[in-house]
Amino acid sequence: MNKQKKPYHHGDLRQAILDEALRHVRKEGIDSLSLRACSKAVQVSPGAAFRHFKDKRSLATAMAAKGFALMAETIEDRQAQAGPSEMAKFRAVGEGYVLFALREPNLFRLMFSKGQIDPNAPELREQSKKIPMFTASGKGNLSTGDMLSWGLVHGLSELAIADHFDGTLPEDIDGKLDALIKVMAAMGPSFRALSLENSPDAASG
Amino acid sequence: MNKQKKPYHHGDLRQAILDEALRHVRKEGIDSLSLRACSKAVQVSPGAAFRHFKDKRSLATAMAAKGFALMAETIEDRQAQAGPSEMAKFRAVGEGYVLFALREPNLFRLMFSKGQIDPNAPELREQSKKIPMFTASGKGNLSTGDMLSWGLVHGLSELAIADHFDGTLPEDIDGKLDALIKVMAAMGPSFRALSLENSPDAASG
DNA sequence: AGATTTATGTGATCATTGATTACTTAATGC
DNA sequence: GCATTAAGTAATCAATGATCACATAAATCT
Repeated sequence: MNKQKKPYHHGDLRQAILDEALRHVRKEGIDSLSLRACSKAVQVSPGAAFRHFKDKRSLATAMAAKGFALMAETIEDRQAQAGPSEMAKFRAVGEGYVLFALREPNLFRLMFSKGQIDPNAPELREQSKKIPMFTASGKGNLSTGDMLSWGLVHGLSELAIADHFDGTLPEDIDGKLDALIKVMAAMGPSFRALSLENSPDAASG
Repeated sequence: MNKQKKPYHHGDLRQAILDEALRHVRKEGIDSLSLRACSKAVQVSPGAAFRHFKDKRSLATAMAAKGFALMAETIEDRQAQAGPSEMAKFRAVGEGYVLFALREPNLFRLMFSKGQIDPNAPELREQSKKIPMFTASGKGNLSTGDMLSWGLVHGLSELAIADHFDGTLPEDIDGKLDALIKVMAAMGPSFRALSLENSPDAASG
């Protein structure tokens, strides 16, 4: 029969735990996440996870890093579909940002939570700097226009996620967003460069 | 001498626990909040808090409600200091909103958290509707302009709190915010009414 | 190959926490 | 005064994050 004896070593337990934790967080949110339940789901003893993650915070940080990687993908996809104009590419950043938040609300909240993750973890910084806003912020390069546009897309994301918009966000917002973006684009020097100079070279691969 | 025997009944334990919990949350955040520690701080047995709060979530909801009340005060103060023009009053709403978030980051996050509070609790709704944005939202009255302006102030608040702005938010943002608000004000019908029709009658008392 | 060292998982155990229950004590109403 | 109800206590439970000594397998060295 196919009752193959379970080997003592798992193979890649770190990844398995991370995947299981991500699966849970994406569906249920991080509040109900338990390291023990994760270990159990991967058929491993309760304390095994601690061999690979110093503590819960460390696991949460790894998940947030993955979240930024996924968000970067969403943005890149959106940029790939966008027109060639600078403005179109810039808009694609904001659209990808909000789109990701709507698709992965639990991950999104975790990525911007305080206390639950370690904002200085190298793996986290490495992934988050794939997001144009973080690139500029990391360089101490945030113009007022950057802050306004980032604030706008971030706030729309959070409020939509928190159900304060009755789910009507993605529909009718398009035209007026255009006008708004034009104003913003006229505001700060590094504003329009946001999606260009620092955009991940998704097109060059 | 002044060792007066502690009476069996506390007087107003519910309020005492709530105050202690608020004190902790404002300083440390909700993640490290323990009902037992609260009870201990108020010199009462571990389970006493459950007489007044069904569970932790219920206590968190009460704290969030208090948060909205405080936010409403901040906004009213700001409006009282503002000029008489509609635009000035409207701006005061946004400024008060962000100001409160910067002063009480932990409360602010709790108020907009999901899962940790019960968004339908009557006491919460009663307080949150003192905030103009929630009044409009509750009426199903949110124009696109409302959403954009709310999104902007909310996002700026969250990002500033999460330390993505290097603490440079309140300084140079003033002039450009003006221009932005003008555009927004031209956008949606209920947009300008936001701070007027529904503004708490702080001036009339 | 055989021995040694290192990485990885186990099982037991701890302290803390949210929550419940049976019981005690005081306040309130008749 | 007496019954009823509100409010606090002590004991207890199950779940959790975390740590430790130990077991097991893999990698490395000779």
